[in-house]
Parts: sequence; structure tokens; C-alpha cells
Amino acid sequence: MKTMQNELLEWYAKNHRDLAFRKDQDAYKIWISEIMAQQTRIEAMLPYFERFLILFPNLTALANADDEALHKAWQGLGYYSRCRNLKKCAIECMKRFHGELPKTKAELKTLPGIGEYTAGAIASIAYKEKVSAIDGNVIRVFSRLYDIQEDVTSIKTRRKIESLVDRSLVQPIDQYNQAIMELGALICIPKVPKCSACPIREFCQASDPASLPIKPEKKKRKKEKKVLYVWVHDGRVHLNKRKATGLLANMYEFDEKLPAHYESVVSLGEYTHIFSHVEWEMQANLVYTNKEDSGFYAMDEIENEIALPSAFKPFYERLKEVIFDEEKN
DNA sequence: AAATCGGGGTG
DNA sequence: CACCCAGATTT
Repeated sequence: MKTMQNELLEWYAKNHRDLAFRKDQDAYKIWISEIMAQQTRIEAMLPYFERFLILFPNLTALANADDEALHKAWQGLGYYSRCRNLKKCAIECMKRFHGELPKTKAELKTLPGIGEYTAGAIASIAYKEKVSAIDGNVIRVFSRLYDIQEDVTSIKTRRKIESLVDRSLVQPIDQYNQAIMELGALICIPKVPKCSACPIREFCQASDPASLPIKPEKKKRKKEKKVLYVWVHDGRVHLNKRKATGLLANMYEFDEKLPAHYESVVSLGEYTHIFSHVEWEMQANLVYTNKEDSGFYAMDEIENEIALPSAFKPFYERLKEVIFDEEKN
């Protein structure tokens, strides 16, 4: 029988991407991949996924992970509370679930970092529980399938879509849930959907799919100006650890003031870093200090052990050039 | 319900 | 430039 689900499953079997975290059905790997994929393009998280599994191959290793090593493994991926929640979750699983991930969506949802979507994804993909896993792709696909001309971020519309998805669920549930997401990622994409290549176009009610889903306007970002001072003494660089809450919590940063004693200052140029809700307009200066204090690190330490956010990367690269030039002379 | 939390790819 | 991405959590 020709149903939306059958067409979708058939398309998925032939056309899905060959992704590393689909190689086996290990719940641990699926969990890690789902957390990494939150608000992150699959291609962007793949290299992190491979490296992370070598460093932290199982729940026990993750529960015992060194916090700095964990942040270093996540460096550049963003939303760093995700990796802290991974460790918290691993510890809770040791205590509450005999050292394993629980197997139901309801139990998974009680763990740190695992919300409605991720719980459904793990339960359905790893354990074949017949539950939904509604991410941005699924919202887009269903808003178009049913021509939903409402703000999809409202609770009411969200419930409506959930209901539609729930009624559509079929076995094999792991394949079906991933098929909807894959369609959203490859065919039913934002702005310019590839409807002519869509396996379920005959089931789609959207008259203007490019205009869906409807979302509220985004607020403008605030701008903040920062002047950074990169203290250098004897080829070593001073870094501060940021506070444990808020933006880039627990990550390292350059100073925002001059040291008590210094010899000279050299500009490292300007760079504007854009976050979701704020924009940092930065200018940085290299400052040669004549006193060694605590908190100075060698370049290879920074390279291998220190979690420096991408916001500071351009200045770090310029710093490397300067220090390398000095060593040559 | 709205704000917060990263970073990068894309039109 | 704006938008969005296999969202969760806090306010």
C-alpha cells in the first residue's frame, strides 16, 4: 500500500547518509551523537564524535572524566553546558541505573541534558520504543505536510505537531524517526525545499512550502566592546578561567586589563565575534610583562590542554605568529 | 513565554 | 547581512 510512511522509509533506505554514529546501535554512542547534534550541523559534530569516543569510550570513563579534558574535547563545538551535562548524566546513570543508560523515553528525560527530543531519539533509535523524536527537521517537514500557518514555537501549535507526528509513527520506529529528519536535512530544507525530489510530495499540503514553518522575528543582538590584553612573559601566556556560570562558563580567556608591571604593548588587531544573542567587538594587545605570576601557560600547554573558545581564536593565531617569530630571532 | 547558551554554513 | 542547525535549561 502506498502510504506516506512507506514512501519515506523506502526513500530513506536508499538515500540516507552513511554517518558514523549509525554504524551500530550502541546506546552510549547514540546518546553522545544526539547531544553533540543539538543545534549543530551533523557535518560539524562528526570529527568531535570520533575523537570524543576515543577519549571517553564508555559511561564509566565519562563519569570519571577530568573536567578540563572534557572541555578541551568540546572546544569549538559550542554550548559547553552540554559536555558538563554529559558527565553529570554519566554519574547519575552509575548511581540510578546500574551504570547504564535507562531504556525508556520517560526515564531518559529525567537525566541532565536530555530533553523531549533527545529522550525520544535515544529511546526510539537505540531501544526501538515507539515514541516521537521531534527536532527542527521534523517541525519543518510536518508544518509543510499539513500546511500549518501558525507560529510553530507556540505551545499550542507545538502540541498540534506532536499529535500529528505521534499518529504517524510506524515500525521500524528507529528508521522512521531518522527518515523524517533525513528528509528535512536533505530534501525538505529551509527556504528552498527540493520538492521535485521529494518522495512524499503527493502527501504534502503546503501551497508555499518555502514560507514554512512560521517563526517569530528574532531580536537584534546587543553589541559589547572589549579590549583584551595578552600578557606574555618568557614565551608563556597568561590566561584566566571564566566563572562557572553564564556565557563560556569555565572556559579560558585573555585578560581585560593591563598587568601591574609591563614593558611594551603591541597590537594584535581587531575581531568581532558573533554569538546568538550578543556580539563582541574586540581589540587585543600583546603585553610584555617582566614578572612571572601564576596563570601563565606554555604554548604547547594551551594547544593540548586548555579549552580556549573560538571567540579568541583569531588573537591566539596572531599570538602564535609573534611568539614563533621571536623564537626564530 | 522569553531569554540564554556557540559556532559555523549558507543564500 | 540574516537565518538556521538531529535543543535544553533557566528565568
